[in-house]
Amino acid sequence: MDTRTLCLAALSYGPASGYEIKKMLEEPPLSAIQEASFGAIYPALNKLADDGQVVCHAQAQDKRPDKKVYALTDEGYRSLVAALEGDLDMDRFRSDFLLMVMLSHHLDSGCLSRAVENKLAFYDHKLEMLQAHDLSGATVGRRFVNGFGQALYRAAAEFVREHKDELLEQHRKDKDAAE
Amino acid sequence: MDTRTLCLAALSYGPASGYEIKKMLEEPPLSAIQEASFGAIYPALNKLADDGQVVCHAQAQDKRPDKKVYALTDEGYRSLVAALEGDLDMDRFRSDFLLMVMLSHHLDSGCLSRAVENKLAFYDHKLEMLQAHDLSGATVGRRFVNGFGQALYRAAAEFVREHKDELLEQHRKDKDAAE
DNA sequence: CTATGCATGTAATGCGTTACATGATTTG
DNA sequence: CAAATCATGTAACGCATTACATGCATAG
Repeated sequence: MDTRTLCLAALSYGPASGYEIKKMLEEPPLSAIQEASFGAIYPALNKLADDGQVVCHAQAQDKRPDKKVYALTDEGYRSLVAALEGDLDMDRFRSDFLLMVMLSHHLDSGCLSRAVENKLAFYDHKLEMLQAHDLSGATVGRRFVNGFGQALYRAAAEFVREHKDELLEQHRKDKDAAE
Repeated sequence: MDTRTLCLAALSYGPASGYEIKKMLEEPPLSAIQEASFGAIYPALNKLADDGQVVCHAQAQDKRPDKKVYALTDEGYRSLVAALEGDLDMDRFRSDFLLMVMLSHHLDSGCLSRAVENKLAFYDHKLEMLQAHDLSGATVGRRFVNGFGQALYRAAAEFVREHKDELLEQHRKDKDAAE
């Protein structure tokens, strides 16, 4: 999804500022499936406002920039629904870590084992975040997404935990044999 | 990974043309974790050649454009290893489908159930591709990546299969209650 | 006869990351 | 005293998608 649609999606839960939209994307369950940076969000909100898909109310704050709270218009809502009903991009999983593992015969064992431990900690952390997230009062959809995220990260962590020793041992053997 | 590094990675398995690199990225196990389009690959290879990281041998072919076979130079190899040893991007999973599910209370049941069945077929298909892939003679790393991909897609398919009825039933109930 | 595979490339256009710029308040 | 949180934005730059352009061979 492009950043504009992502902003509309966030605003469907109620009015929010760009800063708050960023936070929503950083916490579960959205954090498991989408992301956007400030540099993408602020221009997206401006364009959305120009197009009449959101309205902006500036709230004065002392000693800080005005907080600009955006809210969905009817047109924005329709455009969000149209985007969700239309053709969606395929799910995609991207992992530089696995590329590294695939080519690890060009690297030394220390580098590989460090990367493996890092990723394992990362997957565990992501899983914990999703598990810790409060779902009371959440819609079915939200629960589904949270559960899906958990299933994925659990599978990833489990796989690494079960196969890392084999990977590292074999890697060392191959390195030794190459000498 | 940027497309240049991806090309270097592909060429580490031996000389290949841009077209062949694209094919490598489309088949398991690379298809599970990376991707690049022609429009990204061809310019990347040209830049790599300018930088001396690959060399190009044009093979004349009748009735077709010359096939340009690229091969890694020592410099290209070192640059690949450096990229793999350096800071890697975080793994990222992106799913417009799950965003749609999360916001499915704005959509009708038909749309949701169609999307769910589509995705399920998609995950099953990806899993089959990985399972069908011949790993004889593959390195440990390659096996690991293939197994990891299988674990992920299996988890995704299983989760959807176990929870889709609950999702759809609850969705219909909520819709009915809203009237 | 139509689509797919082989084979390369360019150009427009959009998109997004990254870094920069500013600055008060609160927490450790 | 340093770092994080709150709060918004711009500008440069790279990157990649998409569509276009070309053209034969083969399979269905």
